[in-house]
Amino acid sequence: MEKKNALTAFAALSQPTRLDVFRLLVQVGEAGMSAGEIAAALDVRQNTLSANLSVLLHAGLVRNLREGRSIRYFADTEGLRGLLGYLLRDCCGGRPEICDPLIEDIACHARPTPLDKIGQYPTPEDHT
Amino acid sequence: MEKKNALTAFAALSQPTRLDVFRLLVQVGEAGMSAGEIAAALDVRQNTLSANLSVLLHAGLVRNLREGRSIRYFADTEGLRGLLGYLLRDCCGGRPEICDPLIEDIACHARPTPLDKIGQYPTPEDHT
DNA sequence: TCCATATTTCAGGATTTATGGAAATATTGA
DNA sequence: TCAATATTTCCATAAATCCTGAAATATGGA
Repeated sequence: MEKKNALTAFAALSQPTRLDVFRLLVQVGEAGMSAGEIAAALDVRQNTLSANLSVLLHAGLVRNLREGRSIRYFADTEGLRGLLGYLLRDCCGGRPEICDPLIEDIACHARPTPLDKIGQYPTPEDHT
Repeated sequence: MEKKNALTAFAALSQPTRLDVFRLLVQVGEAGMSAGEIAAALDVRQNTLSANLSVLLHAGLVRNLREGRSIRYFADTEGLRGLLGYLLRDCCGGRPEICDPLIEDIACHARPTPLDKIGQYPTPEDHT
């Protein structure tokens, strides 16, 4: 069942608009963006974006939260972690010196306020 | 130009056989495997595997090396690093405390991966 | 209730992709 | 050179996916 999820997630990321959307949501972090804001930022029609957001939702890569008339979307870091964990499980024949530099490279090095209180990441609800 | 590479890579990973192949090559690490060994291990026909290996090659996810009559394939860690770097660039609104645990989780430690930490890829609900 | 806003769902035709069989290429050894 | 092994390429068909336009649903306010 886990493999199917990973395939769904990679398929979701293999489409230009969805890759843009996901990276945008990764960049804005816990702030998230409403569907309309995303559509405006990426210049995509709303129905097309809606279909693509639905794919990302179903893939476990984003979450959403209704806010009045708008629906706010967030990157789902747990889903991403699961995906990368699946991809790299038991990697490198047990020799971490191969994947360690890989980890090093993708780490988020920008550390403006390392010791500050962590803002609470919203727990989204489901709006189908 | 990099976006196109990322799309190609994610598309490559969104096919069952190719995902299996790549994870297998990630697991065997620098040892690599010949095309025939991979075909036998995953029970795939050689021409189908060949086409899929070609897709992975073109996506920058695997490398190959001829060894006499065989061709040995390896996961391309640099390609993978570039892909993940692209996906997570400028992540988390500059607050690394969100992506740090993600990095932590996928790190390949010298000890065997704890089984209770993996295999927890969330099952997404259907929003259709 | 009626209207405006925000977003999703539906139905279609065009493009892409996967797979299997058969043939072709590359390497090794007799 | 000929045969055997290892892998790739070609071709045709079947299946999956994408986008667009139109209609539908959900929420908030007058």
